[in-house]
Amino acid sequence: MNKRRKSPIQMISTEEHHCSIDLRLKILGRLPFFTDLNQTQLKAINQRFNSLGFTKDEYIYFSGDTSERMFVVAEGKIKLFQPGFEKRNVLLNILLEGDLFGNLTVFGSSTYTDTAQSLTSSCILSISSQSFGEILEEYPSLAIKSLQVMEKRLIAANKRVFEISTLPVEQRIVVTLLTLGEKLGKKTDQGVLIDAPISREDLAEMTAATPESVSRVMKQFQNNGIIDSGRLWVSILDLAVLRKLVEIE
Amino acid sequence: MNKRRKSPIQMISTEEHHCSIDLRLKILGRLPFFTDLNQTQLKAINQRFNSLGFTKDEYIYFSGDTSERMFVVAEGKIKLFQPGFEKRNVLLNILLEGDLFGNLTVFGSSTYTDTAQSLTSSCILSISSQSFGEILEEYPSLAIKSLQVMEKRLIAANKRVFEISTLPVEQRIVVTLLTLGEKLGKKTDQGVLIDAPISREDLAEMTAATPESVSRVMKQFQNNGIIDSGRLWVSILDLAVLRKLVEIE
DNA sequence: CGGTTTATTGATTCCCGTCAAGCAAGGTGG
DNA sequence: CCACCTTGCTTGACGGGAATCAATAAACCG
Repeated sequence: MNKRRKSPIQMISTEEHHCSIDLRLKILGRLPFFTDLNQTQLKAINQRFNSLGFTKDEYIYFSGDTSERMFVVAEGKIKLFQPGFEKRNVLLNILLEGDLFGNLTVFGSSTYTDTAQSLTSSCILSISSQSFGEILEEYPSLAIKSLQVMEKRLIAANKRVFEISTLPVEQRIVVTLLTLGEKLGKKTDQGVLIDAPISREDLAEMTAATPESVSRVMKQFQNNGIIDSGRLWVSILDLAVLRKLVEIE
Repeated sequence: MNKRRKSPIQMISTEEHHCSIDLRLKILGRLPFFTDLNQTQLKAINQRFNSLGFTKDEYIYFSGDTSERMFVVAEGKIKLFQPGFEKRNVLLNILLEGDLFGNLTVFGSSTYTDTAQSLTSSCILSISSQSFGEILEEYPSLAIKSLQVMEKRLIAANKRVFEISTLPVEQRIVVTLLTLGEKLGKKTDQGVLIDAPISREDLAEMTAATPESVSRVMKQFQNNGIIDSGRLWVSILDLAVLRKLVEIE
């Protein structure tokens, strides 16, 4: 049995992130969104953005705050969740470089329906929803791409409703691990490492379960050699078996 | 105690729906979407739509079908759900006149992730996703409005994830009844009647519960005079009490 | 009026949440 | 580098909320 219990995840967050103009341009240019634009257009749009660095665990906004900004992850990992009474949060999503969040539409000013917290140190670009709206008016193709992003998320959210509604805890954990692996997985010689600091509690908040239940299930999986896991990290050792666990009979 | 057990919902579905050009124009003109357009533009867009009548319980499309159309409800009620193994469906939404469904984006051709079924006889307008995409390119304001529709739905879906994850069955049923009342409620002298044929099973599929559990909870509510309900219908008698049941302490 | 679908109700089971104690990993400061 | 503390993970015992199974009743339909 594997006795490597040291976390394989880099948690370095010492360096300050400056979110330089260069970084901003690079990030924006890489977004699927802006691929159609030429350099001049990109620069013009870039000017409308602000940038801000966040440290680990810092909050970007809170559920209920008046929402008039749209954000883009330039660097780092961001956690979106709905805060519940008594620690009963629900984790909605973990975002990566290039992902949008905040207020994507121009509903006048509304309030955020979730809380955004930096899982690592991060660099975040932001733009007022109004400016974003103006950009969308100007470049219809961007609006359509935003629409596609939103539809993807809606489909994912509905899929999750389905899973929570119909699957037992073990299978909910499996699909969650598979999703995380797909989004955050890094191939290593020890399997697919989920490259973000994920706790049992985070997993519980993703699967509508308790940290204790998650722990029990994960321990099983470890004993069967399907995964390896420790404090704030998970690695998938046997994707095939994991997938088989949620196949329809 | 009220002994009216006959369904107060009109189930007449005898007449054929013709989805005439007139009806189509009227519906399209009423959509929040198209309010900015003038009569000429509206007519041009109208030409790109087809219309089709469906009878009660008829399917419009199935989850997994190749999806290349976007639909608009012109008349009737449409149920969207994700089919599960062994009757374990999950009901995603009940749509009304003016609501959009199907493939809103232009992802090439993908597949539908839900099944659409007519709850009543209905008239449905449809347009190829490609044509819809062209319209969006032409009228950026429409794309932005679509984006707002999608964001609303995403927020609603996330809210639902939160509710299923954190609330016990009774409260899940309460929030579902409140939502239904808001969307489908008709004021009558007997309270707010939910104007659609909703079964215990439908409610179960909306609340991640079983029909039996729903029945037990609903019976309680009836005994307390909060609601009245029978075969395929529900009426909310005391909104205030219902709301109080899900308030945060 | 029989046949079908939907709703109710009870008895039983069990998955999973709750509570509580102990353990391991990581960080810090002397 | 080790004692100490904090935070996160594990493990067990227990109980309860809701699913399951099953049988009856009510509403609707041709």
